[in-house]
Amino acid sequence: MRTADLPEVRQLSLFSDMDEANFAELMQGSFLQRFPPQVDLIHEGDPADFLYIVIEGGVELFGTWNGRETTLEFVYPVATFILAAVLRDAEYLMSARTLEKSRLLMVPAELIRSMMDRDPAFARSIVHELSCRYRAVVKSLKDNKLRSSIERLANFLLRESRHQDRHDGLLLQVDKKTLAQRLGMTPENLSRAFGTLQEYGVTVDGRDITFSDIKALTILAKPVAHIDDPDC
Amino acid sequence: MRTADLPEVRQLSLFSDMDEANFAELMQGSFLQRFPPQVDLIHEGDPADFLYIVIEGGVELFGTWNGRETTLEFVYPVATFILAAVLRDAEYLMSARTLEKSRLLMVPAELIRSMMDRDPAFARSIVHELSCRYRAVVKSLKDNKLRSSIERLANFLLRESRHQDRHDGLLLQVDKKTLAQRLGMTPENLSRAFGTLQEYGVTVDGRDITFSDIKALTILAKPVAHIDDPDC
DNA sequence: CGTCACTTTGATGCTGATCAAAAATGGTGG
DNA sequence: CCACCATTTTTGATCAGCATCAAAGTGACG
Repeated sequence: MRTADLPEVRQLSLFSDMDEANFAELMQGSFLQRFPPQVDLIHEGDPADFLYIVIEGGVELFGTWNGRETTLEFVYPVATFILAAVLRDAEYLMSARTLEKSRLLMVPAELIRSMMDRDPAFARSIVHELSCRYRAVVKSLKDNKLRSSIERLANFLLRESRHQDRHDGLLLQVDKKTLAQRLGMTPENLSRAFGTLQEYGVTVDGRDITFSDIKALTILAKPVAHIDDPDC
Repeated sequence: MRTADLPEVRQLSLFSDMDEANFAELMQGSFLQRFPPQVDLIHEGDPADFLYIVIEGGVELFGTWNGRETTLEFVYPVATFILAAVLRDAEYLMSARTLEKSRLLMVPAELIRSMMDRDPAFARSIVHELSCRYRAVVKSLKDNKLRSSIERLANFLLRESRHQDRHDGLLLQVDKKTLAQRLGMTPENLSRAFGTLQEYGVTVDGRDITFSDIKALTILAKPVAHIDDPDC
């Protein structure tokens, strides 16, 4: 990969603590690559050849079964995906495709594993990242099992609004079809759910969502730290 | 904890590779404790004081929101739970209670974290265990989002049957009420689902389930490695 | 043998899926 | 810039899955 990109990557919390020489060796074998939107990156069942890190853009992780497909997670900068498969040298459990034009750092799995044994600071960072990913999936499972689709949507809007440093709305990062899949509902139902949220002061204009009564929306959504907090 | 229990614990894959002296130090601060059934062990939101390891018995992990409760996972020997919270020094995301009479090893969280920094082999084992837990939750999420309740039940029966080294049925480890919660359905619905499975050769006698046509059941369940395989 | 919790069965209603089609949107080439 | 096309989104009608409510049946245990 290009030397010009190195300082940027070095600052990622995953790499910032490790030994300089080890970092150089890790990057020697890695690729920082650009992808167009909607490119299939990996497929469930593939052997875990690379650890992926989203530097720019966005990635959708999804799973399939019996002809059905569901979105498991959106990954935005800066975060890893399929770390667990890499660490276990196992097959991917999820498939991944780019949501938009993206820059991804690809680190060979074998290199990650050997470096973990040699660089304790790197091992610590990996553990930190992996536990973060773990807790994100647990939150997602709770969101799905404990909430109705409207409640999931309302909480998603509040989370995303906060993530965008706003209190009065948000701009959807994905199309409504994909959002529906992420929220575990059909596009038709998502559309109707947005309709219902009008009663709670939510107006929709394409991808632009505005809240006029965040209090009412919050009362409906009932966000809690153990499902909705962005930090791990 | 008692010295008599040490050899047994030492053989757990989590501890088998670590340095002898370090293991002794870890155990010095730990407790191997017996609990009756239905004891609340931890509650979501509590600070992560201990890592728990199920040595004997069984534990239910569950989450709550807005007055609702759902079972996230059953944990049987030998496995850890709430490892991620311990590693991040964070609050538990899940609550836990014993399902039956159980023996649990409780290791102080701070001790786990400091030992990870000192013993590389132990750090490796922790990473191995954590990625295993991670993949289990991902599988659970896929199970929930991609399958109907009958499909989840059918697959649960097949998995559990295999786990019990049988091909013709199984003995439920929990009551049907708890199983229903684990499968994301109501007890009423679980009862009716068992009724439907009669058409696929499943007979139910209390906790004793028998398959007379495992082929038909498998065609209905369509188990796949990336959701149903027990290994990580 | 009575009590209590679990389980089953039945009736009914809500949530969300499916099917169908119209409307809106966005990208493309003339 | 506009017309055209493909895709996304919305709307409407209907249906299936699952929850809820109610009540009866079953079994474990003091």
